[in-house]
Amino acid sequence: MRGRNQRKPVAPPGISDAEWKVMNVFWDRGPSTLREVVESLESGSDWKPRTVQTLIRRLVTKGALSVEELGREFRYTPVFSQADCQLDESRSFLGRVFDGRLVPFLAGMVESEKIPQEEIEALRRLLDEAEKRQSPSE
Amino acid sequence: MRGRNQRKPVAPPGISDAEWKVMNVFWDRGPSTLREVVESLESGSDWKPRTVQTLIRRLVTKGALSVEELGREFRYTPVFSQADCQLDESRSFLGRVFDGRLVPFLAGMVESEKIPQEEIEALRRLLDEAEKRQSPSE
DNA sequence: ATCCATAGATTACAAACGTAATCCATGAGG
DNA sequence: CCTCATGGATTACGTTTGTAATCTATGGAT
Repeated sequence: MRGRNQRKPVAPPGISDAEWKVMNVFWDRGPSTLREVVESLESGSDWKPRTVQTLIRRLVTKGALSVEELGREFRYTPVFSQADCQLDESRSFLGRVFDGRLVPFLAGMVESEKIPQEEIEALRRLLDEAEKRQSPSE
Repeated sequence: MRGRNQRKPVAPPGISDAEWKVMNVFWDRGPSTLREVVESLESGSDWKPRTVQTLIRRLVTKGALSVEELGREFRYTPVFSQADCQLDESRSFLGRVFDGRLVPFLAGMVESEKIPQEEIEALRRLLDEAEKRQSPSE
């Protein structure tokens, strides 16, 4: 069991709903042991520690977490950045539900959710930046 | 707290990946028979007709499609609007992946995808509208 | 030295999913 | 009338997911 899954696949693996909750803890805390994750999850989920362990193990198998021995426990570390996985999910979501198109997605959101004013402004700033980056002042 | 809530049977049921492809056909075409759906899917999937039939049946069981007899075939009709289901999925996606926050989602998108200029403008217009709708006249 | 809490490994087990095949009835074609 | 393609119903079957329990080894407490 020395250095079992250490090579990094090129793409983030499919991460399920429950697994996302676990990965989010790792991305928040960085490398962590099972116990640390269980504690972090105590507020916000009613999973038994065994359940968390199962999810972690599956994430290791999938190549989403790497393992390193740390005394008698293991310490797990995310293999992919949160941003990479988020992007991956975003693409797959948009593809599945909105035929890959961003505009209808945002249209639905602003139409049905109340977006607070500051958020609207933040979104606008994002668009400004994107525009600048893409047409570099010419 | 009014708003126009429609009394559909319930809320849109969970629709799986494969099922979305089928539902999208119904939303495009309106009420359709199995054969029509199979034909519509011919380009863009390599599913056997049986597979499509299974997916349709599951969607009926889930309450996402209603059935009506039409000669010796059945005609299936979406029970929920595409917009309702899209909204449902959007919320669940944002919750799972972005802690429910829209801004980081869009940040990731504009940072990693090249959004065409017209889309940026369309998105901006959406924000303008949202703003107007939410502060009718301050 | 003994016993327990706990970690990891193994096993469980049903529901949902992807992807059909088989069985049965029937309308269309010969 | 007999045959066949096709629709619906039933059945299939491996995989993934959610949610753990049991088994085994061991470091810490007594």
